[in-house]
Amino acid sequence: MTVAVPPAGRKPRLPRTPSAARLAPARRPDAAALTAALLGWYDRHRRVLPWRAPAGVRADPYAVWLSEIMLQQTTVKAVVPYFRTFTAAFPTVRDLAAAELDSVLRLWAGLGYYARARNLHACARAVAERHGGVFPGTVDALRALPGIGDYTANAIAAIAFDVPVVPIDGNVERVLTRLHALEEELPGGKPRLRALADALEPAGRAGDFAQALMDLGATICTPKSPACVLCPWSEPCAARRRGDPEGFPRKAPKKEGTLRRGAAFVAVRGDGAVLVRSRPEKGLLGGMTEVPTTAWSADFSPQNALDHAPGLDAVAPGWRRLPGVVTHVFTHFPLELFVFVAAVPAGVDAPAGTRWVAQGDIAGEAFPNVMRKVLAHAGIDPKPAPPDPSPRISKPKRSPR
DNA sequence: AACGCGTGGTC
DNA sequence: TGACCAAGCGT
Repeated sequence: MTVAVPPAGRKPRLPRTPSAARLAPARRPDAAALTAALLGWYDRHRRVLPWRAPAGVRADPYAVWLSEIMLQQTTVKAVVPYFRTFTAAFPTVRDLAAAELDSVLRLWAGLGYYARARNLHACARAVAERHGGVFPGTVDALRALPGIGDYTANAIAAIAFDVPVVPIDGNVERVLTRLHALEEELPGGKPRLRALADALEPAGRAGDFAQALMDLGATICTPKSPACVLCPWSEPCAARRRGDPEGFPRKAPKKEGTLRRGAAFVAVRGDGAVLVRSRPEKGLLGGMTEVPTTAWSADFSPQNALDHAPGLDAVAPGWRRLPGVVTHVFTHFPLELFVFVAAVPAGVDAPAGTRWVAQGDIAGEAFPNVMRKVLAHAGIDPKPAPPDPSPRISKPKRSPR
C-alpha cells in the first residue's frame, strides 16, 4: 500500500462538514496537532531517569551518549545500575578515555553485547582526541564515531543538542506503524517509516519530542496490550481504529538457531583459585573471561570431551563430570554445556593461554552470564554480575487489566 | 542485506 | 514455559 506523505509544514485539507468527515478516506494526521498532544502528554507523564535533565534543561551530552549506548537492545531497568556505576567511575568522557579497556569491560560485565563496551571506549578516545573532549553536536559528526549508528546519532543530536531530527528505535517504530497502520513489513518498510518520522514536527523541542515518543512506546504503546485509552494519540491512531494495535508493526518471521553443545572445565586449586582464559577480541563474547571449554558444536558428545581440551589432563589427575547441564540461549543459538570439575594440587602451572584467578578476584573478572552459570553449577559463587539495582526509578505502572 | 552479537523480563 | 522482545551496531 502506498502512502502519500504530506510535505512538512503543510496541513492536509480538512473536510467541510461532519458527514464529509465520516465519509472521507483515512487522512494523514495533522502534524501540529500530533505534536501538541504528544508534548502535552510528555510534560505530564515523562519518566524521571538518571540521565535525564529536569524539564526545560538540556541534558549533558556525555550522559545522553552513555545512556544511549547502554540502552541499545537493553531495558531501562537493566541499564540504571550500570549507568550509575559508570558515571561514578568515569565522571567525564575524558576519564573514560583515560581508562584501560579492561577496566571498562569489567564494569560492563553482565550487561551483554560486549562490542558496545569496546566501542564505548574507542568512542571516548575519539572524542577526546578528535574533538577535544567535547561531543560534536551534528548528526553526521556523531554518526562517524565508533558504536554510534543512525539511531544513536539522531537520538544524541535531538536530546543533547535539540537538533530537529526524529530518531527511530523499536519504540518509535511501533508507535508510528500503529499510528499509520503501516502494512509494509519491517525491516523492508524502513524507508517509508523514515518518511513518516520526518513528517512529524518536533516544534523546537526535538529532545523532548524524541523522548516523548520513546516514553509513549515504553509505557503506553507497548508490544502487548497497549493502553490505548491513556494514549494522547488514540484518536488519530489508525491501528486502534481498526481494532488491532497489537498487529503492528508487521514483521517477517525469523528462523531459529540449532542447538550447540560443549564441555566446560572448572579447575579449582586448594586455595580456591580457578583456571581461566580470555576469549578472542572479536566474535562471540569477545574479550570476556571464560573457563576453558571445548568448541561448541551441534554434534558434540561429552564422552571424550577431554580429548578436545588440550593440556587439561596435565592440570589434574581426575576430571569428574557433574550431573546435569548448563543451558544458555544466545540470540542466534541455544547452548548446552557439560561441566567437568577437578581439584588441582598446589603448584601446578597454568597451561599456555590460561591463568589462575585467585578466589577473591573471581567476582571482579569479566565473566559473561553463561560463565557465571557454569561456575555456579560447579559450586563456585561468582558473585552478582550487575551492580546493586539500588534506588528505585519512577515506574509509571498502570493498573492491571 | 542478512547475520552475529547477551541478557533479563514478560506472558 | 518457551517465544518474544528491549532506546541497534558492525560487517
